[in-house]
Amino acid sequence: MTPTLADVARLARVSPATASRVISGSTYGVSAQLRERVLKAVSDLKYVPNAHAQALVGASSLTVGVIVGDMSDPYFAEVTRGIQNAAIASGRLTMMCNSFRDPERELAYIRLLHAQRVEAIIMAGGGVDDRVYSQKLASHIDAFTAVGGRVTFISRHHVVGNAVLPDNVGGARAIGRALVALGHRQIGVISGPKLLTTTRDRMDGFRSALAEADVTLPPGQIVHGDFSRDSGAEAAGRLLDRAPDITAIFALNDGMAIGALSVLRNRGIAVPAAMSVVGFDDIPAARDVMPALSTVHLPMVECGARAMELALSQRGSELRVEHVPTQVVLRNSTAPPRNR
Amino acid sequence: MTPTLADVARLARVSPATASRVISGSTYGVSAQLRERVLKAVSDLKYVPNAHAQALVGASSLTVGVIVGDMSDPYFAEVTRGIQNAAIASGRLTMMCNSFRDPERELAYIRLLHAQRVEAIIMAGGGVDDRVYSQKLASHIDAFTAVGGRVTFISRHHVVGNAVLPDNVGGARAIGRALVALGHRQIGVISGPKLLTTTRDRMDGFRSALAEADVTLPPGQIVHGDFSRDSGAEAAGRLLDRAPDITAIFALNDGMAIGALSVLRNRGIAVPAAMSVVGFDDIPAARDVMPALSTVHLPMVECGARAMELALSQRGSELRVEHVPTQVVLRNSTAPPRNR
DNA sequence: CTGTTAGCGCGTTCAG
DNA sequence: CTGAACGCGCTAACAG
Repeated sequence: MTPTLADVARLARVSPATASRVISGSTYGVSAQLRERVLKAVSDLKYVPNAHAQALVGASSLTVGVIVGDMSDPYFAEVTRGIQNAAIASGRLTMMCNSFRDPERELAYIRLLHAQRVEAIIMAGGGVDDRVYSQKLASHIDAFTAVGGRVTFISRHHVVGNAVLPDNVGGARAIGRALVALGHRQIGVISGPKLLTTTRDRMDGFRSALAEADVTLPPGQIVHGDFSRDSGAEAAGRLLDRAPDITAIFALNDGMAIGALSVLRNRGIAVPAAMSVVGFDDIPAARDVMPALSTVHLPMVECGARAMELALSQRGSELRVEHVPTQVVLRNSTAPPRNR
Repeated sequence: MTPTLADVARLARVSPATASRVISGSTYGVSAQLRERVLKAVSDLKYVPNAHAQALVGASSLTVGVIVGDMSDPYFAEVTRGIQNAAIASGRLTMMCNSFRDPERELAYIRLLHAQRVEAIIMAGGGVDDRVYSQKLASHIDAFTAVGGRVTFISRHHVVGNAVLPDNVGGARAIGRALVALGHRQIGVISGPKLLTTTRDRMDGFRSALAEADVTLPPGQIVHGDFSRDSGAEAAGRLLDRAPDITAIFALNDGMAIGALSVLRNRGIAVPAAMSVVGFDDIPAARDVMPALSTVHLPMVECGARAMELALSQRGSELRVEHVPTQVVLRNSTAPPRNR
């Protein structure tokens, strides 16, 4: 049914080897005569080489697998853009897999990509502080690296591999200091899923900034979302009910901060006059909400590009870790507290 | 280096055939005795079957390829979410390819996916009104479908295949009528790339609504962007300079409408008091900008899901086309013109 | 320069 | 229930 190299060879009246040579542009030359005949046969038959057969014989797959938490999340969208840019630049194809933040699915995808014999796997999801998960993950990853596969993690995981590490701690500390500098003392936090390393790092950084200024952060002023916009809105509602005296809100990512902005608007609480709001990541939408969101800029596209680069440039088993700095950007959602 | 089925068989002291049976869960049973030995060998060796070899002997690849214009565009992000959901539901893996809106790259990806012998290809980019492009595209697609590949287009293309067609004409007409009903007579349009069928359809629909009400749309009131936010901002600037009397702006997608909103804010033009703004698509961000954007809702996730479904459910060469309706949603960026 | 031969790793007959 | 043998489509030796 589907034409094979043998069909092409037969039609061109040459051997399969010769056909292969002209098609894959092998080292050695072929007479213009035969080359013509082969090319014609190829186009007559609409022949397209079977990549599986080629892969089986040993050619590198030139494919890298990418596992992301959720591609429609703007954070991942930016990161994958960086990855794709780098992939194109190096002539690679990417297989993007969406785990929908389900650890089991993530593991299944690693196996799948391993089975496909991809050159490298980039794990763009968040790391999780869970022993059994981490062990399972490690064992899947090990099986892959044991046969020469390369792996790069974006954000902190408890598994060995190359890594691109955004400075979550430093960024959160810096935004915390900024809030304190403005005069805020009662600050609410919309945190993320408890087990994610990203949540932990950002909380740690933020706490350290408050501690420096002797500002306390009672448990009642912390609520949790799942990094989605809607969870941020919902969490903001709970926070406002529970701690009406706060003058500022730190959401652990921009999506949740934007959700918070929407409930603040619904409740008639002016931002930044009556409430300051800050996020983290600096997704494109942060500029377009009203008021424009003050946040911590994380070069997401660059993180993606560097992850790809780390994976592809790996020599032997020498792993590398790259730290990427973050930077506070104050826009219009922050101001000194009203009653100051 | 990487363990093969033969290695597993050897370690388990069984034949490769037996090992294969227990691993791929073949029809026939194997004694518990041997099954144990094989399973142990598999885990000792960290054996993972080679998908290429499997594909070569005939197993369906269970992989579908997806070509999108730009994954970090919210429109495509939503569509791909629908695709991925459907893929998971049917046990498929997806290979997502980002053409970055480059026709040549798009063609190259079709070939690549064909070479990978994917079950189906979903073209989620926009159709283009260009003869030579369409012919090239058709020839690549034909080669793929000729050997049993399935193809689904999202949005109108000049190539045969299954298709999911959003009602761009009807949606644009409806939003045009809404603007006219509010009393607008001087309307500016931020159009898209001229060759895209989506641009054409939305323009046609919008024009028909204006024609019904004898409202004219002089060429001077039309500017073009490329569907990105920034191009929308830039186009809005030109539009305002050129046609200062307009009371409303229709941007052909939400991204550009949001860009327009930002320049309006910068120029101190109040929305909707002094200027109404509408978009198209209803991306998530449309709710979060200020004022919330009036737009045409397009069920993007559903489009993606249906595209996958069409591709997978295809029987023989019976192609199907599904029309998906759109719906106007008026939020806060629209009002009657000021001086009325 | 060209053709012949031998696998790559696997599933699947077909015998035993 | 188990094993031996074959072939999927292709490229890399090796001869001619």
